[in-house]
Amino acid sequence: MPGPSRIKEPKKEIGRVSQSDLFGLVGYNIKRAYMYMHRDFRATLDELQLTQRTFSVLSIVVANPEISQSAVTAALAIERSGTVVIVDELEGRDLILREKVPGDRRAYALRATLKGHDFYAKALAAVHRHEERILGNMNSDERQTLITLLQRVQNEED
Amino acid sequence: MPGPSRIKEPKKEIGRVSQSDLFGLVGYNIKRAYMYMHRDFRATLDELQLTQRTFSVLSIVVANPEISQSAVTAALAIERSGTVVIVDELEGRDLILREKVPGDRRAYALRATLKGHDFYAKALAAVHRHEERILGNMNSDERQTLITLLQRVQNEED
DNA sequence: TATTGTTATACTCTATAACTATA
DNA sequence: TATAGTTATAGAGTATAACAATA
Repeated sequence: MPGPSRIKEPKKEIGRVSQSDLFGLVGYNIKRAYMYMHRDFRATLDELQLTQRTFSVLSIVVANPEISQSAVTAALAIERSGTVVIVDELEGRDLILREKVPGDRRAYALRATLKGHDFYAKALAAVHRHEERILGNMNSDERQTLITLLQRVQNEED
Repeated sequence: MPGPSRIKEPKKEIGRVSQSDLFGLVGYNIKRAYMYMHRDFRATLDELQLTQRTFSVLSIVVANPEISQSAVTAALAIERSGTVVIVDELEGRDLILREKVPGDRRAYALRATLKGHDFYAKALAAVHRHEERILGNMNSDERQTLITLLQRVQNEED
């Protein structure tokens, strides 16, 4: 018999670990991709003083004038309490405004200001550059496949 | 001419907003899928008092005995400072332990305890049930495609 | 009773910087 | 000079509960 086998155990290279159930889990891979993109996304919108949340809400409001905070909440699948804070900030920066709704004194109708529209256009362009930077090695079909599969994650009812 | 057109503008259904550039962005779809899965993941590991981070580190240590904290850090693409805290917690719960490394007095060799191995097996089973629950409508090929595409997000060098 | 918006709090996770002790 | 580990702090993002005003 020869000495200790060098085949049985895969070489343990420091910093090159590839063993673990993690890497076979869909959830973990989603997390890794999210963190990776999020890092660049933040750097991208940093100079515009926008975060993921403020960008998302601004995007929804720009595309859906007169939308209520509740509807924004539902569209983004976040919490009402979070929406309030984000709308506060965007309103404070004159990017969107709250209008009274004639029919319902509880609700606000949100609307992007002219400044908000301009600002959003700039931000969106930066985000598109960001996506191009990160996903440059993926063609349109592959990106669409990825999006479709990701959306199915949220729709248990097939 | 009839009254105000009902065709020109898509109906704005409160809570059914589907307009916005967001939904065409890969990054946003990754985020949504991540949040959705993360919510269920947390609920899944709540009774075992494990978080995503503690589960991940435990998984790496179980699969790579004698691994250093630096190598864990690199394997998970997190920060050294985060690793310390997580290892502290796992060690405090007797799930892993820090051993002195003969050759390098700076480094620790991490190893899962027997209790840690048992505990991890239980946790992994719960995580697999979680993935099955969320991804039940996706077959093996689709899951693998999703994982492959997600991993390409992190590898700009194609 | 239910819904809209609000406030406050806590927790998870990440980012950053400064520090020590070794190498 | 670089690396392994540590500590502290701040920030983004989310979750939760309780509340007032209105429907």
